[in-house]
Amino acid sequence: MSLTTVAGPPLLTHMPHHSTPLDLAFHALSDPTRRAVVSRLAEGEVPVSVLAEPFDMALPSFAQHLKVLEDCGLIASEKRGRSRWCRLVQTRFNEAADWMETERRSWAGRLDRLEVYLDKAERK
Amino acid sequence: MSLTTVAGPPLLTHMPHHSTPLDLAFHALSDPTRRAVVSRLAEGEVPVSVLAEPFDMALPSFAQHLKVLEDCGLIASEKRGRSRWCRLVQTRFNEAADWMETERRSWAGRLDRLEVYLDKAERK
DNA sequence: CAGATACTAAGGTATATGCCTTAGTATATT
DNA sequence: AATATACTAAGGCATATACCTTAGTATCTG
Repeated sequence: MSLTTVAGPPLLTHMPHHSTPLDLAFHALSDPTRRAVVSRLAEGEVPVSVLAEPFDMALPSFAQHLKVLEDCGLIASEKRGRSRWCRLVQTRFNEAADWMETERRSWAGRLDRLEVYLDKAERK
Repeated sequence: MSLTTVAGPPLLTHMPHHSTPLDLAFHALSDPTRRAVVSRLAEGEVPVSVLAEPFDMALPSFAQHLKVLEDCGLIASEKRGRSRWCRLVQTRFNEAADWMETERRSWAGRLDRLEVYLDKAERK
């Protein structure tokens, strides 16, 4: 028998995925159920059971979606009696929306510069 | 021995996940590498190898990210010689950005109505 | 207090994601 | 033609996601 170290499988040293708030927010919004919840909460506070009604899904599954939304800070909730009431949280949502608007403007900016360039070229 | 059917595990009949364009766009934006690519492409067309430079990642891994972006319509690409040149596609990005702005306004709308209500209540 | 209601915890399955490596193919460059 | 460059294909691994079910725990209602 041998006690020498046999070449084992290669060690994978992946960093555990460390997500930023923006990552988490966009991920949360990538699911139609969760977007629907966000939309619905524009009308104010709603208890979980009422939020869940429109969805053909077991309640624990729906609750997972709420957890995703809450973990990333898009919604907050509070238990009152036996119901949990959910509401939107503006700040996180705005961070994502602002990122998108910034990109949109940045792109428009390039087009503007291109137009200026074409204008000049034309006038030659 | 018995040939009678033993109660097997319950058959799972999940529909294969059918994602909408909005689902795919938000999913694509949930990764920092992909958002960086989108940001970078605001400056215009860029070949894959140049796009990939800043990232500490094997090229095939990076190419996967580009595929996600292209599959969901956020970018388009074209091969010229041995390089593939990528550019942003405005429409898909705008769909996502518009959804966010609509939500933002919808929420603001509620706050406005609340203010009106509080105003009235105050004046009583 | 018994039963209904509204979650919540725990654990299971199928699929997807994000990375990797190795091995191509197509197009320059020398 | 030989080599280098720029991807592209294929397959593997660890973890995450999106559902599910079953079994709790609180909190009302009668």
